[in-house]
Amino acid sequence: MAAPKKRFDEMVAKLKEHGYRLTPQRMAVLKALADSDDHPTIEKIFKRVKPDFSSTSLATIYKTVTLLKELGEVYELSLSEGNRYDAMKPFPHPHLICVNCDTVTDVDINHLADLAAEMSRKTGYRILNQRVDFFGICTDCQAE
Amino acid sequence: MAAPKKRFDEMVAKLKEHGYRLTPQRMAVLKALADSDDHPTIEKIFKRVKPDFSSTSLATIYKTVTLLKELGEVYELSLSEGNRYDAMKPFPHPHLICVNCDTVTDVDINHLADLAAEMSRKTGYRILNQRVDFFGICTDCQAE
DNA sequence: GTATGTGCAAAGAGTTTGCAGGGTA
DNA sequence: TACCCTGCAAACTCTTTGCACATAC
Repeated sequence: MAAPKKRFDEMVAKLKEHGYRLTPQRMAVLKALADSDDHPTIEKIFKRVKPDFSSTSLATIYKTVTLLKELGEVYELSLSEGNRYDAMKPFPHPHLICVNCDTVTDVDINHLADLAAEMSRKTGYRILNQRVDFFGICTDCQAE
Repeated sequence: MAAPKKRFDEMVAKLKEHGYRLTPQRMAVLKALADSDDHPTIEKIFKRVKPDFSSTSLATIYKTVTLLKELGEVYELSLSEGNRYDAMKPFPHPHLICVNCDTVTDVDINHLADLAAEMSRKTGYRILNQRVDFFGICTDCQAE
């Protein structure tokens, strides 16, 4: 677990810094995001916020997550099965995705920056970001 | 251009082989796909089919593309801006995507299979496929 | 002739937006 | 107090589905 309190405080600071109001609804979303290392869907964030703040609406979750995305505090991983959100590592990074149970795991790839540089050199593109994801069956699902 | 006639014939053969009927609508979609090396959207395929077959509906395009996808003759590249389709290389392969003009280009990466094997070894996942895409600004858009 | 395919329109899923009332700063 | 934020419902986009008619084989 990557210090949830620290991420929460960072995100609160970012909102303050940009003059956004610290409403209880926003705090609840930040808390849910800072506690989630499983790349939750919007629906899942909604369900995690509800116990703390039962009157919250889905629209507010969407608005808050979109805001945090624009501030660079949340990374959106768009999959054909639906979008997933990551507030732990709010920047592009490689994933392993189990096509059976939809678990999303972070992975490290050593020479990813080199790969982007090579693409840029070969094609003339100015590379802004990349997406490297592997789809497969996780060990738990293989055991079933 | 990767021999449009050949791809068209291959796709026709695949439909026949599986007992699907060769309707004029389907032929028009196959032709549009076999002629398109720009990773078209469904809407674009629709527009390319219309001149040949003005009564075609969007629903039929969706149904035909979905069928070809299931038969492994079309690869679906799902982007947050909308899905793109590739009948030239109907399998996962790396892309360069211009975030300004939405152009999608194929690229080669030498050791992609090695990368997947390394992931599998590190994590225990059985890797089925992967997605490696780079987002940036193409040379044309840089010049503007 | 018969089952499959088409085309329309309606239904769905996921997400965004307009607006009136409420709450933060 | 003033403006921003919330929550509801409606709108929107993309895609799928049900059904009656048409048609490939």
